[in-house]
Amino acid sequence: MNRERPNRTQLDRNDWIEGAIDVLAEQGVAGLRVEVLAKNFGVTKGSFYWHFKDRQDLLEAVVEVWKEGRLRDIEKQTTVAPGRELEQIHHVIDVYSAVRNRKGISIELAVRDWARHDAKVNAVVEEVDTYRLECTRRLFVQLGFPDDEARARSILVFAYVFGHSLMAYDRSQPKIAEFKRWIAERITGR
Amino acid sequence: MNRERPNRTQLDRNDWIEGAIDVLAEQGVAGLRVEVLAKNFGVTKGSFYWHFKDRQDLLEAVVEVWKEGRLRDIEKQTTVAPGRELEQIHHVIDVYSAVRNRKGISIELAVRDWARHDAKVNAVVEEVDTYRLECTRRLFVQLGFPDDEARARSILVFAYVFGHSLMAYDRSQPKIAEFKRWIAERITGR
DNA sequence: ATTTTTCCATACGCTACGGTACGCACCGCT
DNA sequence: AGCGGTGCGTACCGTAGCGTATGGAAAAAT
Repeated sequence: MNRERPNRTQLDRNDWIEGAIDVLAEQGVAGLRVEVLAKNFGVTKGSFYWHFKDRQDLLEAVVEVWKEGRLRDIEKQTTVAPGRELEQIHHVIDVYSAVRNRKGISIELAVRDWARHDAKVNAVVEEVDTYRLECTRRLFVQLGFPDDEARARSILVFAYVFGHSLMAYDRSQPKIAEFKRWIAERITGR
Repeated sequence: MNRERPNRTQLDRNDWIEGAIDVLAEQGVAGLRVEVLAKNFGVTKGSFYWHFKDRQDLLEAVVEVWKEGRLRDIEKQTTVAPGRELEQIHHVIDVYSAVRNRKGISIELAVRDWARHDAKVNAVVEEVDTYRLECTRRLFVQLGFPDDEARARSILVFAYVFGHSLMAYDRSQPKIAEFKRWIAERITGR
Protein backbone atom coordinates (compact mmCIF):
# COMPACT_ATOMS: atom_id res chain seq x y z
CA MET A 1 0.00 0.00 0.00
CA ASN A 2 2.78 2.39 -0.87
CA ARG A 3 1.40 5.06 -3.14
CA GLU A 4 4.49 7.19 -3.14
CA ARG A 5 4.95 9.28 -6.22
CA PRO A 6 8.56 9.54 -7.44
CA ASN A 7 8.84 13.20 -8.47
CA ARG A 8 5.15 13.30 -9.21
CA THR A 9 2.54 15.98 -9.27
CA GLN A 10 0.49 17.19 -6.37
CA LEU A 11 -2.17 15.23 -4.62
CA ASP A 12 -5.80 16.20 -4.94
CA ARG A 13 -8.82 15.26 -2.91
CA ASN A 14 -9.58 12.25 -5.07
CA ASP A 15 -6.12 10.77 -4.65
CA TRP A 16 -6.60 10.83 -0.90
CA ILE A 17 -10.02 9.26 -1.15
CA GLU A 18 -8.81 6.45 -3.37
CA GLY A 19 -5.87 5.80 -1.09
CA ALA A 20 -8.27 5.75 1.83
CA ILE A 21 -10.46 3.19 0.08
CA ASP A 22 -7.46 0.94 -0.43
CA VAL A 23 -6.67 1.09 3.26
CA LEU A 24 -10.33 0.57 4.06
CA ALA A 25 -10.28 -2.66 2.09
CA GLU A 26 -7.23 -3.95 3.93
CA GLN A 27 -7.80 -2.75 7.45
CA GLY A 28 -11.31 -1.43 7.81
CA VAL A 29 -12.28 2.00 9.09
CA ALA A 30 -10.11 1.56 12.13
CA GLY A 31 -7.08 1.65 9.86
CA LEU A 32 -8.05 4.97 8.34
CA ARG A 33 -5.58 7.22 10.19
CA VAL A 34 -4.59 10.46 8.56
CA GLU A 35 -0.94 10.20 9.50
CA VAL A 36 -0.78 6.65 8.17
CA LEU A 37 -2.41 7.67 4.91
CA ALA A 38 0.03 10.53 4.59
CA LYS A 39 2.96 8.19 5.09
CA ASN A 40 1.58 5.92 2.36
CA PHE A 41 1.66 8.86 -0.04
CA GLY A 42 5.06 9.96 1.16
CA VAL A 43 3.77 13.27 2.46
CA THR A 44 2.84 14.66 5.84
CA LYS A 45 -0.54 15.38 7.26
CA GLY A 46 0.01 19.04 6.43
CA SER A 47 -1.16 18.02 2.98
CA PHE A 48 -4.16 16.16 4.31
CA TYR A 49 -5.50 19.09 6.25
CA TRP A 50 -5.19 21.23 3.18
CA HIS A 51 -7.62 19.01 1.26
CA PHE A 52 -9.88 18.03 4.15
CA LYS A 53 -11.40 19.87 7.06
CA ASP A 54 -10.77 16.95 9.38
CA ARG A 55 -10.81 13.16 9.47
CA GLN A 56 -14.59 13.04 9.46
CA ASP A 57 -14.56 15.02 6.23
CA LEU A 58 -12.52 12.27 4.60
CA LEU A 59 -14.72 9.52 5.98
CA GLU A 60 -17.85 11.12 4.59
CA ALA A 61 -16.19 11.59 1.23
CA VAL A 62 -15.18 7.93 1.19
CA VAL A 63 -18.74 6.82 1.84
CA GLU A 64 -20.04 9.16 -0.82
CA VAL A 65 -17.59 7.92 -3.44
CA TRP A 66 -18.33 4.32 -2.49
CA LYS A 67 -22.03 4.92 -2.86
CA GLU A 68 -21.76 6.54 -6.27
CA GLY A 69 -19.50 3.78 -7.50
CA ARG A 70 -21.88 1.12 -6.27
CA LEU A 71 -24.93 2.74 -7.83
CA ARG A 72 -23.14 3.00 -11.17
CA ASP A 73 -22.01 -0.62 -10.99
CA ILE A 74 -25.44 -1.89 -10.09
CA GLU A 75 -26.97 0.02 -12.94
CA LYS A 76 -24.44 -1.36 -15.37
CA GLN A 77 -24.84 -4.91 -14.14
CA THR A 78 -28.61 -4.96 -14.30
CA THR A 79 -29.38 -3.22 -17.56
CA VAL A 80 -29.10 -6.11 -19.91
CA ALA A 81 -30.36 -7.23 -23.28
CA PRO A 82 -33.61 -9.21 -23.11
CA GLY A 83 -32.90 -12.92 -22.86
CA ARG A 84 -29.68 -12.53 -20.94
CA GLU A 85 -31.20 -11.87 -17.54
CA LEU A 86 -30.43 -15.26 -16.07
CA GLU A 87 -26.87 -15.13 -17.34
CA GLN A 88 -26.46 -11.72 -15.76
CA ILE A 89 -27.69 -12.83 -12.37
CA HIS A 90 -25.28 -15.72 -12.41
CA HIS A 91 -22.56 -13.29 -13.32
CA VAL A 92 -23.35 -11.15 -10.29
CA ILE A 93 -23.28 -14.17 -7.99
CA ASP A 94 -19.99 -15.19 -9.50
CA VAL A 95 -18.33 -11.83 -9.18
CA TYR A 96 -19.22 -11.39 -5.54
CA SER A 97 -18.20 -14.85 -4.43
CA ALA A 98 -15.06 -15.10 -6.50
CA VAL A 99 -11.49 -15.13 -5.34
CA ARG A 100 -10.63 -12.46 -7.85
CA ASN A 101 -12.35 -9.26 -6.85
CA ARG A 102 -10.96 -9.81 -3.37
CA LYS A 103 -10.60 -6.08 -3.00
CA GLY A 104 -14.17 -5.36 -3.98
CA ILE A 105 -15.43 -7.87 -1.45
CA SER A 106 -13.16 -6.49 1.24
CA ILE A 107 -14.50 -3.00 0.68
CA GLU A 108 -18.05 -4.27 0.76
CA LEU A 109 -17.49 -6.00 4.10
CA ALA A 110 -15.54 -3.12 5.58
CA VAL A 111 -18.26 -0.63 4.73
CA ARG A 112 -20.92 -2.91 6.17
CA ASP A 113 -19.06 -3.35 9.42
CA TRP A 114 -18.59 0.38 9.51
CA ALA A 115 -22.31 0.85 9.00
CA ARG A 116 -23.06 -1.21 12.06
CA HIS A 117 -21.52 1.49 14.24
CA ASP A 118 -22.43 4.60 12.28
CA ALA A 119 -26.02 5.52 11.48
CA LYS A 120 -25.17 7.74 8.52
CA VAL A 121 -23.11 5.05 6.87
CA ASN A 122 -25.87 2.61 7.57
CA ALA A 123 -28.32 4.85 5.77
CA VAL A 124 -26.08 4.85 2.70
CA VAL A 125 -25.69 1.08 2.76
CA GLU A 126 -29.44 0.79 3.06
CA GLU A 127 -29.85 2.99 0.03
CA VAL A 128 -27.41 0.89 -1.97
CA ASP A 129 -28.94 -2.38 -0.85
CA THR A 130 -32.41 -1.23 -1.67
CA TYR A 131 -31.31 -0.28 -5.15
CA ARG A 132 -29.52 -3.60 -5.59
CA LEU A 133 -32.60 -5.52 -4.54
CA GLU A 134 -34.84 -3.47 -6.76
CA CYS A 135 -32.70 -3.92 -9.85
CA THR A 136 -32.28 -7.63 -9.25
CA ARG A 137 -35.97 -8.01 -8.62
CA ARG A 138 -36.62 -6.55 -12.05
CA LEU A 139 -34.36 -9.15 -13.61
CA PHE A 140 -36.28 -11.95 -11.93
CA VAL A 141 -39.56 -10.41 -13.01
CA GLN A 142 -38.32 -10.29 -16.58
CA LEU A 143 -37.56 -13.98 -16.21
CA GLY A 144 -41.23 -14.52 -15.55
CA PHE A 145 -41.28 -14.92 -11.77
CA PRO A 146 -44.13 -13.37 -9.80
CA ASP A 147 -43.23 -10.14 -8.08
CA ASP A 148 -43.12 -11.42 -4.51
CA GLU A 149 -41.01 -14.37 -5.47
CA ALA A 150 -38.71 -12.08 -7.41
CA ARG A 151 -38.25 -9.98 -4.29
CA ALA A 152 -37.50 -12.98 -2.14
CA ARG A 153 -35.01 -14.33 -4.65
CA SER A 154 -33.16 -11.04 -4.90
CA ILE A 155 -32.83 -10.95 -1.12
CA LEU A 156 -31.49 -14.47 -1.22
CA VAL A 157 -29.00 -13.58 -3.93
CA PHE A 158 -27.27 -10.88 -1.96
CA ALA A 159 -27.63 -12.46 1.45
CA TYR A 160 -25.88 -15.47 -0.01
CA VAL A 161 -23.03 -13.67 -1.73
CA PHE A 162 -22.27 -11.42 1.22
CA GLY A 163 -22.63 -14.23 3.69
CA HIS A 164 -20.46 -16.49 1.63
CA SER A 165 -17.59 -14.05 1.69
CA LEU A 166 -18.04 -13.89 5.45
CA MET A 167 -17.59 -17.58 6.04
CA ALA A 168 -14.27 -19.18 6.83
CA TYR A 169 -14.49 -22.77 5.76
CA ASP A 170 -11.92 -24.54 3.65
CA ARG A 171 -12.14 -22.99 0.20
CA SER A 172 -9.52 -25.29 -1.27
CA GLN A 173 -11.83 -28.28 -1.34
CA PRO A 174 -11.95 -29.59 -4.88
CA LYS A 175 -15.72 -29.64 -5.01
CA ILE A 176 -16.27 -26.03 -3.95
CA ALA A 177 -16.81 -24.86 -7.51
CA GLU A 178 -19.40 -27.54 -7.95
CA PHE A 179 -21.16 -26.51 -4.74
CA LYS A 180 -21.24 -22.91 -5.85
CA ARG A 181 -22.82 -23.88 -9.13
CA TRP A 182 -25.42 -25.96 -7.34
CA ILE A 183 -26.26 -23.07 -5.03
CA ALA A 184 -26.48 -20.52 -7.84
CA GLU A 185 -28.80 -22.86 -9.66
CA ARG A 186 -30.88 -23.30 -6.53
CA ILE A 187 -31.23 -19.54 -6.14
CA THR A 188 -32.17 -18.80 -9.72
CA GLY A 189 -33.83 -22.00 -10.92
CA ARG A 190 -37.47 -23.05 -10.95
CA MET B 1 -23.30 -1.43 29.28
CA ASN B 2 -22.80 -0.44 32.88
CA ARG B 3 -21.87 -3.49 34.85
CA GLU B 4 -21.15 -1.67 38.05
CA ARG B 5 -21.63 -3.69 41.18
CA PRO B 6 -23.12 -1.81 44.12
CA ASN B 7 -21.20 -3.20 47.09
CA ARG B 8 -20.53 -6.39 45.24
CA THR B 9 -17.89 -9.08 45.44
CA GLN B 10 -14.64 -9.15 43.55
CA LEU B 11 -14.30 -9.59 39.86
CA ASP B 12 -12.81 -12.73 38.41
CA ARG B 13 -11.42 -13.49 35.00
CA ASN B 14 -14.78 -14.65 33.69
CA ASP B 15 -16.54 -11.45 34.66
CA TRP B 16 -14.05 -9.50 32.60
CA ILE B 17 -14.42 -11.82 29.64
CA GLU B 18 -18.21 -11.61 29.68
CA GLY B 19 -18.07 -7.86 29.96
CA ALA B 20 -15.67 -7.82 27.05
CA ILE B 21 -18.04 -9.90 24.95
CA ASP B 22 -20.84 -7.44 25.62
CA VAL B 23 -18.67 -4.60 24.41
CA LEU B 24 -17.57 -6.69 21.48
CA ALA B 25 -21.19 -7.10 20.43
CA GLU B 26 -21.83 -3.37 20.60
CA GLN B 27 -18.62 -1.89 19.30
CA GLY B 28 -16.47 -4.60 17.80
CA VAL B 29 -12.89 -5.38 18.75
CA ALA B 30 -11.91 -1.77 18.34
CA GLY B 31 -14.08 -0.97 21.35
CA LEU B 32 -12.28 -3.42 23.60
CA ARG B 33 -10.16 -0.96 25.58
CA VAL B 34 -8.82 -1.91 28.95
CA GLU B 35 -9.63 1.37 30.63
CA VAL B 36 -13.11 1.49 29.13
CA LEU B 37 -13.92 -2.01 30.34
CA ALA B 38 -12.67 -1.07 33.77
CA LYS B 39 -14.89 1.97 33.84
CA ASN B 40 -17.88 -0.19 32.90
CA PHE B 41 -17.20 -2.34 35.94
CA GLY B 42 -16.59 0.67 38.13
CA VAL B 43 -12.98 -0.27 38.80
CA THR B 44 -9.62 0.82 37.48
CA LYS B 45 -7.27 -1.01 35.20
CA GLY B 46 -5.25 -2.02 38.24
CA SER B 47 -7.82 -4.77 38.56
CA PHE B 48 -7.55 -5.76 34.92
CA TYR B 49 -3.82 -6.26 35.02
CA TRP B 50 -4.24 -8.47 38.03
CA HIS B 51 -6.39 -10.92 36.07
CA PHE B 52 -4.72 -10.57 32.69
CA LYS B 53 -1.16 -10.34 31.50
CA ASP B 54 -2.06 -7.72 28.94
CA ARG B 55 -4.80 -6.76 26.49
CA GLN B 56 -3.86 -9.53 24.11
CA ASP B 57 -4.40 -12.01 26.93
CA LEU B 58 -8.00 -10.84 27.23
CA LEU B 59 -8.58 -10.94 23.49
CA GLU B 60 -7.38 -14.52 23.25
CA ALA B 61 -9.57 -15.49 26.19
CA VAL B 62 -12.58 -13.87 24.52
CA VAL B 63 -12.03 -15.84 21.34
CA GLU B 64 -11.58 -19.04 23.29
CA VAL B 65 -14.78 -18.55 25.27
CA TRP B 66 -16.65 -17.62 22.10
CA LYS B 67 -15.42 -20.74 20.37
CA GLU B 68 -16.40 -23.07 23.20
CA GLY B 69 -19.82 -21.47 23.44
CA ARG B 70 -20.38 -21.81 19.72
CA LEU B 71 -19.31 -25.45 19.63
CA ARG B 72 -21.66 -26.29 22.49
CA ASP B 73 -24.52 -24.45 20.83
CA ILE B 74 -23.97 -26.11 17.50
CA GLU B 75 -23.89 -29.50 19.13
CA LYS B 76 -27.09 -28.81 20.98
CA GLN B 77 -28.85 -27.46 17.92
CA THR B 78 -27.95 -30.35 15.67
CA THR B 79 -28.46 -33.38 17.84
CA VAL B 80 -32.11 -33.96 17.32
CA ALA B 81 -34.65 -36.73 17.51
CA PRO B 82 -35.14 -38.57 14.19
CA GLY B 83 -37.91 -37.00 12.19
CA ARG B 84 -37.35 -33.49 13.47
CA GLU B 85 -34.34 -32.64 11.30
CA LEU B 86 -36.17 -30.31 8.96
CA GLU B 87 -37.84 -28.52 11.82
CA GLN B 88 -34.44 -28.06 13.45
CA ILE B 89 -32.83 -26.57 10.36
CA HIS B 90 -35.67 -24.11 10.05
CA HIS B 91 -35.18 -23.26 13.68
CA VAL B 92 -31.51 -22.46 13.06
CA ILE B 93 -32.35 -20.25 10.11
CA ASP B 94 -34.96 -18.51 12.22
CA VAL B 95 -32.72 -17.88 15.19
CA TYR B 96 -29.92 -16.38 13.15
CA SER B 97 -32.08 -14.10 11.08
CA ALA B 98 -34.39 -12.99 13.85
CA VAL B 99 -34.66 -9.61 15.44
CA ARG B 100 -34.47 -11.17 18.86
CA ASN B 101 -31.03 -12.60 19.36
CA ARG B 102 -29.66 -9.28 18.19
CA LYS B 103 -26.77 -9.69 20.55
CA GLY B 104 -25.87 -13.13 19.29
CA ILE B 105 -25.83 -11.87 15.73
CA SER B 106 -23.77 -8.84 16.68
CA ILE B 107 -21.16 -11.03 18.31
CA GLU B 108 -21.08 -13.30 15.31
CA LEU B 109 -20.47 -10.38 12.96
CA ALA B 110 -17.96 -8.71 15.24
CA VAL B 111 -15.89 -11.87 15.54
CA ARG B 112 -15.97 -12.38 11.78
CA ASP B 113 -14.80 -8.87 11.11
CA TRP B 114 -12.11 -9.37 13.69
CA ALA B 115 -11.06 -12.58 11.95
CA ARG B 116 -10.50 -10.71 8.71
CA HIS B 117 -7.58 -8.88 10.30
CA ASP B 118 -6.24 -11.53 12.65
CA ALA B 119 -5.06 -14.91 11.41
CA LYS B 120 -5.47 -16.67 14.75
CA VAL B 121 -9.05 -15.52 15.12
CA ASN B 122 -9.67 -16.52 11.54
CA ALA B 123 -8.45 -20.01 12.33
CA VAL B 124 -10.95 -20.26 15.18
CA VAL B 125 -13.80 -19.02 13.02
CA GLU B 126 -12.80 -21.54 10.39
CA GLU B 127 -12.94 -24.28 12.99
CA VAL B 128 -16.39 -23.19 14.14
CA ASP B 129 -17.70 -22.81 10.60
CA THR B 130 -16.39 -26.19 9.58
CA TYR B 131 -18.12 -27.77 12.53
CA ARG B 132 -21.33 -25.92 11.75
CA LEU B 133 -21.29 -27.07 8.16
CA GLU B 134 -20.50 -30.63 9.14
CA CYS B 135 -23.33 -30.86 11.67
CA THR B 136 -25.81 -29.27 9.31
CA ARG B 137 -24.69 -31.52 6.51
CA ARG B 138 -25.54 -34.51 8.69
CA LEU B 139 -29.05 -33.18 9.19
CA PHE B 140 -29.58 -32.88 5.45
CA VAL B 141 -28.19 -36.35 4.93
CA GLN B 142 -30.63 -37.69 7.48
CA LEU B 143 -33.34 -36.00 5.46
CA GLY B 144 -32.33 -38.16 2.54
CA PHE B 145 -30.29 -35.76 0.44
CA PRO B 146 -27.15 -37.02 -1.26
CA ASP B 147 -23.95 -36.07 0.48
CA ASP B 148 -22.73 -33.43 -1.97
CA GLU B 149 -26.09 -31.74 -2.08
CA ALA B 150 -26.21 -31.80 1.70
CA ARG B 151 -22.87 -30.01 1.80
CA ALA B 152 -23.98 -27.40 -0.68
CA ARG B 153 -27.21 -26.80 1.22
CA SER B 154 -25.43 -26.39 4.52
CA ILE B 155 -23.14 -23.79 2.96
CA LEU B 156 -26.18 -22.01 1.62
CA VAL B 157 -27.87 -22.08 5.03
CA PHE B 158 -25.12 -20.21 6.82
CA ALA B 159 -24.11 -17.97 3.97
CA TYR B 160 -27.73 -16.86 3.86
CA VAL B 161 -28.21 -16.27 7.56
CA PHE B 162 -24.94 -14.40 8.01
CA GLY B 163 -25.44 -12.44 4.84
CA HIS B 164 -28.99 -11.56 5.76
CA SER B 165 -27.89 -10.00 9.03
CA LEU B 166 -25.36 -8.03 7.02
CA MET B 167 -27.85 -6.42 4.70
CA ALA B 168 -29.48 -3.10 5.35
CA TYR B 169 -32.73 -3.06 3.50
CA ASP B 170 -36.03 -2.04 4.97
CA ARG B 171 -36.95 -4.73 7.49
CA SER B 172 -40.26 -3.17 8.35
CA GLN B 173 -41.89 -4.18 5.08
CA PRO B 174 -45.00 -6.15 5.90
CA LYS B 175 -44.08 -9.04 3.64
CA ILE B 176 -40.61 -9.65 5.06
CA ALA B 177 -41.77 -12.57 7.17
CA GLU B 178 -43.31 -14.11 4.10
CA PHE B 179 -40.09 -13.64 2.11
CA LYS B 180 -38.11 -15.27 4.86
CA ARG B 181 -40.37 -18.27 4.88
CA TRP B 182 -40.11 -18.57 1.11
CA ILE B 183 -36.34 -18.44 1.29
CA ALA B 184 -36.08 -20.98 4.10
CA GLU B 185 -38.30 -23.27 2.11
CA ARG B 186 -36.16 -22.74 -0.97
CA ILE B 187 -33.03 -23.66 0.99
CA THR B 188 -34.41 -26.78 2.60
CA GLY B 189 -37.05 -27.98 0.18
CA ARG B 190 -36.87 -30.46 -2.70
C1' DA C 1 9.28 40.39 -12.33
C1' DT C 2 6.09 40.62 -8.70
C1' DT C 3 2.31 39.07 -6.41
C1' DT C 4 -0.92 35.60 -5.25
C1' DT C 5 -2.44 31.12 -4.69
C1' DT C 6 -1.66 26.36 -4.09
C1' DC C 7 0.24 22.66 -1.69
C1' DC C 8 3.01 20.77 1.72
C1' DA C 9 6.60 20.55 5.95
C1' DT C 10 7.54 21.45 10.61
C1' DA C 11 6.54 21.98 15.15
C1' DC C 12 3.48 21.95 18.80
C1' DG C 13 -0.43 20.85 22.16
C1' DC C 14 -3.75 17.66 23.61
C1' DT C 15 -6.12 13.25 24.60
C1' DA C 16 -6.71 8.31 24.78
C1' DC C 17 -4.74 4.31 25.76
C1' DG C 18 -1.33 0.38 26.99
C1' DG C 19 1.58 -1.01 30.37
C1' DT C 20 4.40 -0.78 34.92
C1' DA C 21 5.47 0.18 39.76
C1' DC C 22 4.03 0.43 44.01
C1' DG C 23 1.00 1.07 47.90
C1' DC C 24 -2.85 -0.37 50.68
C1' DA C 25 -6.94 -2.46 52.46
C1' DC C 26 -9.05 -6.71 53.38
C1' DC C 27 -9.34 -11.65 54.27
C1' DG C 28 -8.11 -16.18 55.72
C1' DC C 29 -4.80 -18.72 58.21
C1' DT C 30 -1.90 -19.96 61.93
C1' DA D 1 -2.20 -10.69 67.11
C1' DG D 2 0.54 -11.13 63.36
C1' DC D 3 1.32 -12.48 58.44
C1' DG D 4 1.10 -13.43 53.69
C1' DG D 5 -1.59 -13.42 49.68
C1' DT D 6 -5.45 -11.39 46.99
C1' DG D 7 -7.64 -7.73 44.59
C1' DC D 8 -7.64 -3.16 43.44
C1' DG D 9 -6.26 2.09 43.47
C1' DT D 10 -2.91 5.66 42.22
C1' DA D 11 0.64 7.59 39.85
C1' DC D 12 3.49 7.58 36.23
C1' DC D 13 5.74 6.82 31.51
C1' DG D 14 5.61 6.18 26.54
C1' DT D 15 3.24 6.22 22.18
C1' DA D 16 -0.22 6.99 18.62
C1' DG D 17 -3.10 9.86 16.72
C1' DC D 18 -6.11 14.31 15.89
C1' DG D 19 -5.99 18.94 15.06
C1' DT D 20 -3.68 23.77 14.65
C1' DA D 21 -0.42 27.37 13.58
C1' DT D 22 2.83 28.94 10.76
C1' DG D 23 6.35 29.10 7.32
C1' DG D 24 8.06 28.28 2.80
C1' DA D 25 8.58 26.63 -1.96
C1' DA D 26 6.72 26.33 -6.36
C1' DA D 27 3.39 27.21 -9.68
C1' DA D 28 0.00 30.37 -11.55
C1' DA D 29 -1.75 34.77 -12.32
C1' DT D 30 -0.95 39.60 -13.06
